[in-house]
Amino acid sequence: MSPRPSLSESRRNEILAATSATIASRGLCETRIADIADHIGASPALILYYFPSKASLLTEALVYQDQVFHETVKGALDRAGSAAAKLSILIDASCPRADRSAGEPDGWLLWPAAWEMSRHDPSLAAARARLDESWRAQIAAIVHDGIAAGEFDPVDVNDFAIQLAALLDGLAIEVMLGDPTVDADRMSRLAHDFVDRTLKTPAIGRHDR
Amino acid sequence: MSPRPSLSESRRNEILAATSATIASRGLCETRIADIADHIGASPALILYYFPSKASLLTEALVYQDQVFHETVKGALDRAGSAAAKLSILIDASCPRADRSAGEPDGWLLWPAAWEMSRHDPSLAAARARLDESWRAQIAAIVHDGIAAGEFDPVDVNDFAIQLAALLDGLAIEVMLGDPTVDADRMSRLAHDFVDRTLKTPAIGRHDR
DNA sequence: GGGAGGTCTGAATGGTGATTCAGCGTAAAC
DNA sequence: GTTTACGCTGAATCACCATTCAGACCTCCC
Repeated sequence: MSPRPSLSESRRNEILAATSATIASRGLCETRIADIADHIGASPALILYYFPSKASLLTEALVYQDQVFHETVKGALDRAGSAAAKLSILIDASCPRADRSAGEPDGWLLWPAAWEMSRHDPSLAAARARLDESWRAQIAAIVHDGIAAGEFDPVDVNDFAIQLAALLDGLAIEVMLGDPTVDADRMSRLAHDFVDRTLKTPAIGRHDR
Repeated sequence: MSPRPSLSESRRNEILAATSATIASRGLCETRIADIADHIGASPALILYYFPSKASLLTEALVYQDQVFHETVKGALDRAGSAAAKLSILIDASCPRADRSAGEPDGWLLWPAAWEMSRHDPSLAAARARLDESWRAQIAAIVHDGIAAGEFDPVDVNDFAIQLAALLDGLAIEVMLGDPTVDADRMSRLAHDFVDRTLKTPAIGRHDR
């Protein structure tokens, strides 16, 4: 994919990360090029040296952050054993926890911004749809394997993937916005409950965090 | 509540509706006061005559639109019979369908904007949390009645309410963004599937749209 | 040492858009 | 018929911010 991280390429990524961080902390509408530049101790002109316009920068940053999130999860999944354990990782990665992410901003902080922008930015919409599809495919594959291994009851894996992905998105919104009724722990519990109920995961193999 | 709709009060609502419509069509960040004014054929100064600032206008508009949505659904629910029928109404009201809403913009178009703004606007966050809580309470009450009437299997109604609300939010996002895998019909089917599975609704009483 | 190319910046530029304000029209009140 | 209050607007103001550009610095190569 990337032959060698050239200087300018790493600088680009640095800017994308700074942009993500700025959107996460100041909000999409309040993000100025100067804020992003401050974040990496550079001049505003530098940003426009690497990106043709603010709009394209925002778009690319949202895509970038989404990719980082997906790749991080993918990496964690490879280290897991059973299908149930993999679903557990997936769920916990989707729970907005304040403590995690000492350095980088969590991906889910940017989801509302990405959704809002996608409505009018076709290239972002396309990228987002692609990543979402692969996210669901990942869920579907895990469940498929779990069923094949006799770990889960048989279900329509595609329907299940859409449902779980949607459930996680919806729950993550509540948690992220600090809804007093739904914190990260309850989100995790409710998501696990859905999985266990639907797939009839035997309690014995369940991950209880 | 409202003793009589005074002139200035109805004008206020007109502006709030115009603001919602503008956010829905142009997006949160691209919404200018001039756009809103154009929408009702007035001058930009009028907007600031009724609202102290653009920020407070946006906040109030998002709250207003949310309230309208909830009240609309509440009205429809009162006309329904069984608990299952009520859940059906709730689900279908949450499905972003292009055809509905000839006049006013659909509430769900504004959800991402509301989520994005809530992150930095405490008053919007509080209003949103309150409305969300009442939305879930409505679901919980319906399910509670359904269980009492022997229509549903017993479950924890609060947990169920959070799950269904989250599932609907998550699915609505996909549909709204035009995800090719999830359209309004599939959303409705998947939400009904979750309800039926969880509450063991007998197929005989089910609404098949 | 001198050029060349790549990286970066300071200082304009220019447009945009929120906000202000002095006042216009009108209709009811006296 | 004059006053008053209200609903509204046109025309500034005023800041802010994306974008541009003319170079500075630095490093590598000849």
